Amino acid sequence: MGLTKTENFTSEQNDLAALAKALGHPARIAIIQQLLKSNTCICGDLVNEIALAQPTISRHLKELKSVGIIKGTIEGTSVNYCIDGQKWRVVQALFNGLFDTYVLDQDCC
Amino acid sequence: MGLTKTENFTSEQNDLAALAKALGHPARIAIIQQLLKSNTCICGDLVNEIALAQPTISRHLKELKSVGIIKGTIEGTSVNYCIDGQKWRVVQALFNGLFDTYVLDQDCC
DNA sequence: TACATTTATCGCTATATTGCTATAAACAAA
DNA sequence: TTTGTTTATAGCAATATAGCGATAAATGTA
Repeated sequence: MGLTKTENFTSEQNDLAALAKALGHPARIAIIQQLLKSNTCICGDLVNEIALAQPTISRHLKELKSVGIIKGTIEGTSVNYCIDGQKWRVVQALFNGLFDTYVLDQDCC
Repeated sequence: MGLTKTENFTSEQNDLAALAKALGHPARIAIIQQLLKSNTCICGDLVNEIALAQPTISRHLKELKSVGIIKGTIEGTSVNYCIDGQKWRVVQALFNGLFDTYVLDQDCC
Protein backbone atom coordinates (compact mmCIF):
# COMPACT_ATOMS: atom_id res chain seq x y z
CA MET A 1 0.00 0.00 0.00
CA GLY A 2 3.05 2.27 -0.09
CA LEU A 3 2.52 2.68 3.65
CA THR A 4 5.20 1.50 6.06
CA LYS A 5 3.96 -0.39 9.12
CA THR A 6 6.03 1.58 11.61
CA GLU A 7 4.14 0.15 14.57
CA ASN A 8 5.86 -3.19 14.03
CA PHE A 9 9.31 -1.80 14.72
CA THR A 10 11.26 -0.27 17.58
CA SER A 11 11.63 3.49 17.71
CA GLU A 12 15.36 3.06 17.14
CA GLN A 13 14.69 1.12 13.96
CA ASN A 14 12.20 3.70 12.82
CA ASP A 15 14.52 6.61 13.65
CA LEU A 16 17.47 5.11 11.87
CA ALA A 17 15.35 4.24 8.85
CA ALA A 18 13.89 7.75 8.71
CA LEU A 19 17.37 9.28 8.78
CA ALA A 20 18.66 6.86 6.16
CA LYS A 21 15.65 7.62 4.02
CA ALA A 22 16.37 11.33 4.27
CA LEU A 23 19.91 10.64 3.04
CA GLY A 24 18.54 8.41 0.31
CA HIS A 25 18.62 10.92 -2.52
CA PRO A 26 21.70 12.24 -4.32
CA ALA A 27 20.42 15.81 -4.22
CA ARG A 28 20.14 15.64 -0.45
CA ILE A 29 23.61 14.12 -0.20
CA ALA A 30 24.89 16.98 -2.36
CA ILE A 31 23.14 19.54 -0.15
CA ILE A 32 24.67 18.07 2.98
CA GLN A 33 28.13 17.95 1.40
CA GLN A 34 27.81 21.63 0.49
CA LEU A 35 26.69 22.57 3.98
CA LEU A 36 29.54 20.59 5.51
CA LYS A 37 32.12 22.05 3.16
CA SER A 38 31.27 25.70 3.63
CA ASN A 39 31.76 26.39 7.31
CA THR A 40 29.67 29.49 6.86
CA CYS A 41 26.06 28.63 6.33
CA ILE A 42 24.84 28.57 2.80
CA CYS A 43 21.45 29.73 1.63
CA GLY A 44 19.88 29.35 -1.77
CA ASP A 45 23.01 29.34 -3.88
CA LEU A 46 22.56 25.61 -3.57
CA VAL A 47 20.34 26.22 -6.55
CA ASN A 48 23.42 27.29 -8.50
CA GLU A 49 25.44 24.30 -7.34
CA ILE A 50 22.83 21.64 -7.96
CA ALA A 51 21.15 21.19 -11.31
CA LEU A 52 17.59 21.15 -10.11
CA ALA A 53 14.87 23.78 -10.10
CA GLN A 54 14.57 26.05 -7.09
CA PRO A 55 11.28 24.58 -5.82
CA THR A 56 12.78 21.11 -6.02
CA ILE A 57 15.78 22.14 -3.91
CA SER A 58 13.41 23.79 -1.47
CA ARG A 59 11.49 20.53 -1.16
CA HIS A 60 14.69 18.59 -0.42
CA LEU A 61 15.73 21.15 2.16
CA LYS A 62 12.35 20.77 3.82
CA GLU A 63 12.79 17.04 4.00
CA LEU A 64 16.22 17.30 5.60
CA LYS A 65 14.83 19.85 8.02
CA SER A 66 11.89 17.65 8.93
CA VAL A 67 14.22 14.94 10.27
CA GLY A 68 16.32 17.57 12.03
CA ILE A 69 19.58 17.13 10.15
CA ILE A 70 19.63 20.77 9.04
CA LYS A 71 18.17 23.98 10.38
CA GLY A 72 17.58 27.35 8.81
CA THR A 73 17.38 30.87 10.09
CA ILE A 74 15.87 33.76 8.20
CA GLU A 75 18.40 36.42 7.30
CA GLY A 76 16.65 39.24 5.51
CA THR A 77 15.17 37.92 2.31
CA SER A 78 17.24 34.76 2.29
CA VAL A 79 17.52 31.77 4.60
CA ASN A 80 20.74 30.49 6.09
CA TYR A 81 20.82 26.73 6.26
CA CYS A 82 23.32 24.65 8.14
CA ILE A 83 23.89 21.23 9.62
CA ASP A 84 22.48 20.80 13.11
CA GLY A 85 25.66 19.70 14.86
CA GLN A 86 23.89 18.08 17.76
CA LYS A 87 21.62 16.04 15.53
CA TRP A 88 24.49 15.19 13.21
CA ARG A 89 26.29 13.52 16.09
CA VAL A 90 23.14 11.53 16.87
CA VAL A 91 22.99 10.44 13.24
CA GLN A 92 26.60 9.33 13.40
CA ALA A 93 26.00 7.45 16.63
CA LEU A 94 22.99 5.63 15.23
CA PHE A 95 24.76 4.55 12.07
CA ASN A 96 27.91 3.58 13.93
CA GLY A 97 25.78 1.56 16.32
CA LEU A 98 24.69 -0.46 13.32
CA PHE A 99 28.14 -0.66 11.77
CA ASP A 100 29.86 -1.69 14.98
CA THR A 101 27.64 -4.73 15.36
CA TYR A 102 29.56 -6.28 12.52
CA VAL A 103 32.11 -8.82 13.67
CA LEU A 104 35.08 -8.92 11.35
CA ASP A 105 34.84 -11.61 8.72
CA GLN A 106 31.63 -13.18 9.79
CA ASP A 107 30.86 -13.95 6.16
CA CYS A 108 29.40 -17.36 5.94
CA CYS A 109 27.72 -17.74 2.59
CA MET B 1 7.99 12.83 -12.04
CA GLY B 2 9.02 10.40 -9.27
CA LEU B 3 12.21 9.90 -11.24
CA THR B 4 15.54 10.92 -9.74
CA LYS B 5 17.88 12.79 -12.08
CA THR B 6 20.94 10.69 -11.30
CA GLU B 7 22.88 12.12 -14.21
CA ASN B 8 23.24 15.41 -12.35
CA PHE B 9 25.24 13.87 -9.55
CA THR B 10 28.59 12.19 -9.01
CA SER B 11 28.74 8.43 -8.83
CA GLU B 12 29.79 8.72 -5.20
CA GLN B 13 26.70 10.77 -4.41
CA ASN B 14 24.52 8.30 -6.26
CA ASP B 15 26.14 5.30 -4.58
CA LEU B 16 25.82 6.74 -1.12
CA ALA B 17 22.22 7.76 -1.77
CA ALA B 18 21.35 4.30 -3.11
CA LEU B 19 22.82 2.65 -0.03
CA ALA B 20 21.07 5.07 2.32
CA LYS B 21 17.83 4.48 0.48
CA ALA B 22 18.23 0.73 0.92
CA LEU B 23 18.63 1.32 4.66
CA GLY B 24 15.65 3.68 4.64
CA HIS B 25 13.04 1.24 5.83
CA PRO B 26 12.63 -0.15 9.36
CA ALA B 27 12.06 -3.68 8.06
CA ARG B 28 15.36 -3.59 6.22
CA ILE B 29 17.10 -2.21 9.31
CA ALA B 30 15.56 -5.06 11.29
CA ILE B 31 16.73 -7.59 8.74
CA ILE B 32 20.28 -6.27 8.86
CA GLN B 33 20.29 -6.25 12.64
CA GLN B 34 19.20 -9.87 12.65
CA LEU B 35 21.86 -10.85 10.15
CA LEU B 36 24.51 -9.03 12.15
CA LYS B 37 23.38 -10.53 15.44
CA SER B 38 23.29 -14.17 14.38
CA ASN B 39 26.81 -14.97 13.26
CA THR B 40 25.36 -17.93 11.49
CA CYS B 41 23.39 -16.95 8.46
CA ILE B 42 19.69 -16.71 8.85
CA CYS B 43 17.16 -17.71 6.23
CA GLY B 44 13.44 -17.19 6.25
CA ASP B 45 12.85 -17.27 9.98
CA LEU B 46 13.11 -13.55 9.49
CA VAL B 47 9.46 -13.99 8.70
CA ASN B 48 8.92 -15.14 12.28
CA GLU B 49 10.94 -12.28 13.71
CA ILE B 50 9.40 -9.50 11.68
CA ALA B 51 5.67 -8.90 11.57
CA LEU B 52 5.29 -8.77 7.81
CA ALA B 53 4.05 -11.28 5.28
CA GLN B 54 6.57 -13.59 3.65
CA PRO B 55 6.35 -11.99 0.18
CA THR B 56 7.01 -8.60 1.74
CA ILE B 57 10.13 -9.83 3.55
CA SER B 58 11.30 -11.45 0.33
CA ARG B 59 10.90 -8.12 -1.45
CA HIS B 60 12.99 -6.32 1.19
CA LEU B 61 15.67 -9.01 0.98
CA LYS B 62 15.77 -8.55 -2.76
CA GLU B 63 16.26 -4.83 -2.36
CA LEU B 64 19.14 -5.27 0.08
CA LYS B 65 20.66 -7.83 -2.24
CA SER B 66 20.35 -5.53 -5.24
CA VAL B 67 22.64 -2.95 -3.63
CA GLY B 68 24.99 -5.71 -2.53
CA ILE B 69 24.66 -5.34 1.23
CA ILE B 70 23.55 -8.94 1.65
CA LYS B 71 24.03 -12.10 -0.28
CA GLY B 72 22.24 -15.43 -0.24
CA THR B 73 23.20 -18.98 -1.01
CA ILE B 74 20.75 -21.78 -1.59
CA GLU B 75 20.90 -24.50 1.02
CA GLY B 76 18.45 -27.23 0.18
CA THR B 77 14.97 -25.76 0.13
CA SER B 78 15.91 -22.66 2.04
CA VAL B 79 18.24 -19.75 1.39
CA ASN B 80 20.98 -18.60 3.70
CA TYR B 81 21.30 -14.87 3.77
CA CYS B 82 24.14 -12.92 5.30
CA ILE B 83 25.86 -9.57 5.27
CA ASP B 84 28.45 -9.19 2.54
CA GLY B 85 31.39 -8.22 4.71
CA GLN B 86 33.37 -6.62 1.92
CA LYS B 87 30.46 -4.44 0.85
CA TRP B 88 29.58 -3.64 4.43
CA ARG B 89 33.03 -2.12 4.90
CA VAL B 90 32.49 -0.05 1.76
CA VAL B 91 29.18 1.15 3.17
CA GLN B 92 30.87 2.14 6.41
CA ALA B 93 33.62 3.94 4.55
CA LEU B 94 31.16 5.91 2.45
CA PHE B 95 29.09 7.01 5.42
CA ASN B 96 32.14 7.80 7.50
CA GLY B 97 33.47 9.86 4.64
CA LEU B 98 30.38 12.00 4.96
CA PHE B 99 30.43 12.09 8.73
CA ASP B 100 34.10 12.97 8.94
CA THR B 101 33.61 16.10 6.87
CA TYR B 102 31.90 17.64 9.85
CA VAL B 103 34.11 20.04 11.75
CA LEU B 104 33.27 20.08 15.42
CA ASP B 105 30.85 22.84 16.38
CA GLN B 106 30.53 24.52 13.06
CA ASP B 107 26.93 25.39 13.90
CA CYS B 108 26.25 28.90 12.79
CA CYS B 109 22.52 29.38 12.62
C1' DT C 1 5.24 -40.21 -8.07
C1' DA C 2 3.01 -37.44 -4.73
C1' DC C 3 3.38 -34.29 -0.97
C1' DA C 4 5.43 -30.89 2.02
C1' DT C 5 8.51 -26.99 2.72
C1' DT C 6 10.61 -22.88 1.44
C1' DT C 7 11.32 -18.89 -1.30
C1' DA C 8 10.34 -16.00 -5.35
C1' DT C 9 7.29 -13.85 -8.45
C1' DC C 10 2.87 -11.98 -10.30
C1' DG C 11 -0.68 -8.87 -10.05
C1' DC C 12 -3.13 -5.73 -7.65
C1' DT C 13 -4.26 -1.46 -4.62
C1' DA C 14 -3.00 2.46 -1.99
C1' DT C 15 0.21 5.78 -0.94
C1' DA C 16 4.72 8.27 -1.44
C1' DT C 17 8.19 10.54 -4.02
C1' DT C 18 10.32 13.46 -7.55
C1' DG C 19 10.11 16.88 -10.62
C1' DC C 20 8.17 20.84 -12.84
C1' DT C 21 5.54 25.48 -13.64
C1' DA C 22 3.04 28.99 -11.67
C1' DT C 23 2.29 31.69 -7.91
C1' DA C 24 2.33 33.42 -3.25
C1' DA C 25 4.73 35.39 0.73
C1' DA C 26 8.23 38.10 2.90
C1' DC C 27 11.29 41.52 2.84
C1' DA C 28 14.64 45.26 1.10
C1' DA C 29 15.39 49.08 -1.68
C1' DA C 30 14.16 52.68 -4.82
C1' DT D 1 4.03 52.49 -3.25
C1' DT D 2 6.26 49.91 -6.61
C1' DT D 3 9.87 46.85 -7.91
C1' DG D 4 13.14 43.26 -7.37
C1' DT D 5 15.00 39.29 -4.75
C1' DT D 6 14.52 35.20 -2.34
C1' DT D 7 12.19 31.27 -0.58
C1' DA D 8 8.01 28.50 0.06
C1' DT D 9 3.82 26.46 -1.40
C1' DA D 10 0.09 24.74 -4.47
C1' DG D 11 -1.07 21.79 -7.90
C1' DC D 12 -0.11 18.62 -11.34
C1' DA D 13 1.89 14.34 -13.88
C1' DA D 14 4.81 10.43 -13.89
C1' DT D 15 7.02 7.01 -11.45
C1' DA D 16 8.32 4.34 -7.28
C1' DT D 17 7.33 1.94 -3.05
C1' DA D 18 4.98 -1.01 0.38
C1' DG D 19 1.87 -4.21 1.41
C1' DC D 20 -0.93 -8.29 0.49
C1' DG D 21 -3.01 -12.83 -1.45
C1' DA D 22 -2.39 -16.18 -4.86
C1' DT D 23 0.63 -18.96 -7.13
C1' DA D 24 4.82 -20.72 -9.22
C1' DA D 25 9.39 -22.78 -8.74
C1' DA D 26 12.69 -25.57 -6.49
C1' DT D 27 13.98 -29.06 -3.64
C1' DG D 28 13.63 -32.68 -0.08
C1' DT D 29 10.99 -36.63 1.71
C1' DA D 30 7.61 -40.30 1.97
